[in-house]
Amino acid sequence: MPELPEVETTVRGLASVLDGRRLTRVETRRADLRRAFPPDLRQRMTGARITGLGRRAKYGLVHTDRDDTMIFHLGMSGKWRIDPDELGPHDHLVIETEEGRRLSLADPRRFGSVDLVATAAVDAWPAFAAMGPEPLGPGFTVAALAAALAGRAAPIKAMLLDQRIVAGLGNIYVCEALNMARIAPTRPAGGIARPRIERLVEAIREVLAAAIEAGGSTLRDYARPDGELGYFSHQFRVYGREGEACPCGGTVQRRVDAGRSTFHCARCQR
DNA sequence: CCGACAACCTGACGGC
DNA sequence: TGCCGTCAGGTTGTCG
Repeated sequence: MPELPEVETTVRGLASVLDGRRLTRVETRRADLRRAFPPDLRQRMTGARITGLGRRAKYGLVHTDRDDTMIFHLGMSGKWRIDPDELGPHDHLVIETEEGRRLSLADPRRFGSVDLVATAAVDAWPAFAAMGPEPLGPGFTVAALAAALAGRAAPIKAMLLDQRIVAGLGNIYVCEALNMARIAPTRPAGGIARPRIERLVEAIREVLAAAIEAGGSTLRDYARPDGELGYFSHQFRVYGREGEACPCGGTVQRRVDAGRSTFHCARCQR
């Protein structure tokens, strides 16, 4: 269930098994996810040594000593499993290290993707080239967000889901951050005053950092053979909590915008 | 350029 | 128990 914190947690879990290791086997068990697997994926990855892992927005990066970078996206239902007991119909990509560790990318809905890019060209990869700053990086400043929102009439929620504005937020953390910043999801983005933008930047950083922290505590769980992750949904302030109490004492409401649920509190979010 | 919406695909869950 | 409708954390393309 992957937004930025889940991908970050996944990458850290993968790194514990993959970093510095050589791949002895790479198997694609179907031809495609959202799009076809790279035709040379097996050939390029088999025998390669993993030189590092990383993350950009909701994408995971696996660098090799052949100057390739495998870029994966988990879509809505993607999940890496470490040393699964057995493979099921949704284990679409399986890789093995020289130590005999086995990693499987399972994705029932197949909204995910796997691509292979020259490491030097990763930043220029189309999906990345158009992307806004990393919300936890130095480029995500009050000034930068204010500039990106200036003149935009669209509701702030839609703007924050736009990866060109800021990269890595999804529906859950946008709802959470807007609640923390006490900003109504429908508020036109271009009209938000500076102090509110300051609150918003702070809230985005805070909620993501807290979620990564929480995800980090599940790394051991992640490495369990069954690969199940806990998502700490009990920490959500508003997401999935329609009718429950907002921290401010108001009641969490649900509305639908552009076909997606928005959870918010009309009392404190203005 | 902007914004709304459908499409992609499967599984989980609630209601009857 | 079983069937059906609804919904789900994302991205992309189309249409007005």
